[in-house]
Amino acid sequence: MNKPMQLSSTKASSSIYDLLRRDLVGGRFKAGEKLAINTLKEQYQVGLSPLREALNKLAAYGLLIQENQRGFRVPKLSREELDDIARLRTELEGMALERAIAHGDAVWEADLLAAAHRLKRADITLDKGEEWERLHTQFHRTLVAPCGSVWLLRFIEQLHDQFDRYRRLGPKMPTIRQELDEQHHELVELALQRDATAARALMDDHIHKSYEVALARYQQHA
Amino acid sequence: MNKPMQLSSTKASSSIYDLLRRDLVGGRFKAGEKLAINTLKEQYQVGLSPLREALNKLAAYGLLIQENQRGFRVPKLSREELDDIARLRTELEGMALERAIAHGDAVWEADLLAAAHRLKRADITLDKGEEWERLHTQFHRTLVAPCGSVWLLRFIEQLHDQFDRYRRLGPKMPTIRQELDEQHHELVELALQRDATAARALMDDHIHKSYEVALARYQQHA
DNA sequence: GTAGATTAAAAAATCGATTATTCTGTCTAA
DNA sequence: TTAGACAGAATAATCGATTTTTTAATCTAC
Repeated sequence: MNKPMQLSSTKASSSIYDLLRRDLVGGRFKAGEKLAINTLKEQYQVGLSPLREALNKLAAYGLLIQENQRGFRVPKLSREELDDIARLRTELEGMALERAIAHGDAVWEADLLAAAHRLKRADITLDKGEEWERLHTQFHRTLVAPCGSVWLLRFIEQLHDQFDRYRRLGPKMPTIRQELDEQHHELVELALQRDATAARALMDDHIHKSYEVALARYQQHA
Repeated sequence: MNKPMQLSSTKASSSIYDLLRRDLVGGRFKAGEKLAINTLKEQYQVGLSPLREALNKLAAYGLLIQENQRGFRVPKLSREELDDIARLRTELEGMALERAIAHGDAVWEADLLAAAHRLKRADITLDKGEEWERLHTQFHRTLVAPCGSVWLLRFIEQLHDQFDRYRRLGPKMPTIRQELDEQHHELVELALQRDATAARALMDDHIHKSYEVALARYQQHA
C-alpha cells in the first residue's frame, strides 16, 4: 500500500540536472568556460539527450548561457552583477521574511528551530562542506517558506544560487563564518518573537555581510 | 562585411521555443492540459529533439509543468496565483520604474515616446491582436529597461508572461482597454517629468486595473 | 460485484547515428 | 607580412529507432 514513492526522480535528465546545478553553483566550472558536451557525457555517465535537456533547463534557469550554434558556457562573473544580486536579495528576502513572520504557524516555528539546529550541528562537527551548504540553503528556505508567494520563493531561490556562485569562490573564513552563524540563530529568535521589523533589519545586515565575503572572494580573482 | 546577423535564430529549438511560448501565453492551450508530444511535433513541424529541448526550457521558465515520467502539462490557473502574480508585479515593477526614472537617459525618453506611439497606432488601426500584444509588452519593457538590474528585468518579464495567461483568457473589453491605454501615456508623461512617486502610484493603479480585468476573465471560467 | 493481478497499447525517455555548423590551421595573393 | 579563402577537424544540433515506463483494459479469485 505504501508505494516506494521515490523522492529523487529516476529520470536521467533530472538527476543530471541536479548534479550539474550543484556543480555550477559550487564552482566546479570556471566562469566563462565553454562546456564540452562530449566530456560531460563521459564525466557524468549519461546519454546525449538527457544531458542536453538538463543543459537547456539550466540555461533557462540562468546558470548557463546558451549561444546560437555554439553550445553552452558558464556565465561570467562581474562586480556589477554581484551588486545587483545582493541588492535584489535584500529586497526580496526582506519582503518574504516579513510576510513569513506574519503568516507562519506553529509547524513553521518548529521547522525553523530544527533547521537552525541541524545547521549548527553540521558546523560544529565540521562535516564536509557540501552537507553544510545543503543545510544552509535549507535554513534560508525554511525561514521564508510561509511567505505565501510561490513566485517570490522561486525568485529568491534563483538569486541564492546565483549569489552562491560568488560566495563559494574561495575557502571558508572561520571568523566571519561564525558571525554569520550567530545571525542565523538571532533570525530564528526574532522570527519566533514575530518582530518583523527587527528581523528584516537583521536580514539586511546578514545579506550585506555575506555580500562582503562574496565580494572579497570575487576580488581575489578566480 | 555586414554579416547577415540573423535576428531570429535559425535553430529549430529556439524558434519552436518562441512559438510555444507565444501560444502558451496567448492561451491557445487549455490550462491543465497535457501536451501530446507527437501531436505538437506534427503541428509545429519540428523534430522530437528540438521540441523536447524547448519544452524543457519552458518548464524551467514556468510556462509548463514537467512531471516525473509523464511528460509536460500546462499549469493550472488559480485565483490565489493570480493574486500572487499581481502583487509581486506591483512590487517589482514599481521598484524597477523608480530606478528607471532615476537612471534613464535621453535615449530612453525617446524610446519611451516611440514605444507609446507605436502602441497607440496599433490600437487605433485595430491591427490584429498579436501585434498589439507585442507592442504592449515592448512598451512595458521599455518603461523599466534602464532600472539597472538585469535580474529584476528578468523576473518582471517572467511575471508578465504569467499574468498574461490570465489577462488573455477573454476577448477585448473596449471601455477598460481605453482607460488602460490612457494610463500608458500618463506613465510616459510622469516618467519624462521624472516624478518617480507619482509614476509609481500610477503604475500601482495600472496593474490593479489590469488585475481586475484578468480576474473577471478568470472568473468567467475557461 | 470488487480488489488485485495481468497484459496490451500508448506515450515518454533515451540512445546511436547523421547532418549541419563552427573552429583552426594552412595556403595564396596582394 | 598579412588579409582573406579554403579544407579538414571538431563540435553542435537534429533525426529515426529503441527502450522504458505509464496507462487502460481485461481477467481472475474471493
